[in-house]
Amino acid sequence: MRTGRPRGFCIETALDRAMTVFWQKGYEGASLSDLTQAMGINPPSLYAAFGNKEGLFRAVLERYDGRRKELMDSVMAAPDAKTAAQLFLEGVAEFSADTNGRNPPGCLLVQSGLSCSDQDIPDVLAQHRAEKEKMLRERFERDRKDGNLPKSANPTVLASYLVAMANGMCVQASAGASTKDLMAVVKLALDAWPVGDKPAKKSARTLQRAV
Amino acid sequence: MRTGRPRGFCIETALDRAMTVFWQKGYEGASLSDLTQAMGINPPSLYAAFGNKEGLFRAVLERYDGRRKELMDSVMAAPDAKTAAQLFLEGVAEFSADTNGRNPPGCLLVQSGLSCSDQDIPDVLAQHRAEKEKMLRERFERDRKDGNLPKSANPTVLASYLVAMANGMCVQASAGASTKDLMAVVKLALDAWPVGDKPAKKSARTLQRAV
DNA sequence: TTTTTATTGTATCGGATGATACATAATGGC
DNA sequence: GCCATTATGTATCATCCGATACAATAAAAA
Repeated sequence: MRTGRPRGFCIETALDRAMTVFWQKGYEGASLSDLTQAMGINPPSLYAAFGNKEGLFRAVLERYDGRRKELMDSVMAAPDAKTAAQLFLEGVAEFSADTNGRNPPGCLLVQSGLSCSDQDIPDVLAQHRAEKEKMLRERFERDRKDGNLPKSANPTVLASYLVAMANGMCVQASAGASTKDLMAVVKLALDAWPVGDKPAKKSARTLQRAV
Repeated sequence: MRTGRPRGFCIETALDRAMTVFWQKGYEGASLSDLTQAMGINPPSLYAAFGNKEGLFRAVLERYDGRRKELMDSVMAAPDAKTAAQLFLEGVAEFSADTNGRNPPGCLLVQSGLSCSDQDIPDVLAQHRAEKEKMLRERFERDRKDGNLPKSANPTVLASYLVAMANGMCVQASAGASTKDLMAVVKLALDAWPVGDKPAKKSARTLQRAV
């Protein structure tokens, strides 16, 4: 077993509380006092566990990804590309406007620091967002290869479109849009989804190119 | 004429320079030293002209709106709703990825402070974004009344969709997406646009509901 | 027990932050 | 010329920032 005095607080709980602070105030707006107070610990405990403020933030982002894993899993497991797109956007509409717990509306990866005094913060956020876009792109590439997407469709553009839509919805959620509002947008957004070009799925829509 | 010593700097130029700083570092990341240095003035001049940091920021936002006026004017003057949507999204793809001058990519209204220690900042940004959404909504309401949009289309949702799309594209632009990347997304996004339901415009697409 | 290792609470560090006091400078009005 | 008014430059304010020094504490290892 590990030697030394055992840690007196739960890392996961502390990260959850730090997440709320970063989410509400942004990376730079969240002061060390805000964070330690919310986490219920003193500065040395924070620095011992996470190195510094940026280290804590990165740990929070990892945990945030964990919270979104369930949604991404269901998206990746969807039977076809359009269902995947629908699950993705509806999931975003759901959680981004949901203030169930103490988390603010919106998405941590969008609103905690697109612009910052320290450029590392926008960069790491962009990496996390890009990771999700990559998952979608690779899934759509497989779909296209398997004939579940028209050959005319461009997986890169489709993934970019969905992520842009999702991020935009998060911006609106942060300003007060409801899940219902966002669901209406999602429904419209899915009308752009490419169908036809393959006999796999029949649709009332005519042929159209995706890109 | 106004009495007293004349101002020794140009308000517009100073606002442009402050805009760059807020854009790059965000509201909280932009320090007074950053701002005064970029603006080429001393703190007392800044406070005399704008009241405080938030006052300067609000003035910058007004000027930012002015920069976008040309685009919004062309959108409002477009001959039909779909052209308006296209001009809007293409304009956003254009300017948000364009680093022509010293401005960072993206949109000031999105990246300068979605989350902040002072909630007034996210609020005022949301107001500015909502203003543009309102312009689109009112235009589409007129279009629908005039028969340039199907009766089944929902102007509120259409405006919300476009703004979400635009904001999402700005997020991607801030992370390095090119105008070309965004144009491909725009093309796809416009496939969701409702047509038919009225004989005004003929289209190869079949009837579909917008909401 | 003694040693080693790690975490804790208290108290505080140097520096940056947003904002001003104050004297000086430059204009119009009289 | 003189005054009222406004802007400017220098210097500085109190406060908050992120981050630590240090001694005490609590566990495993010897």
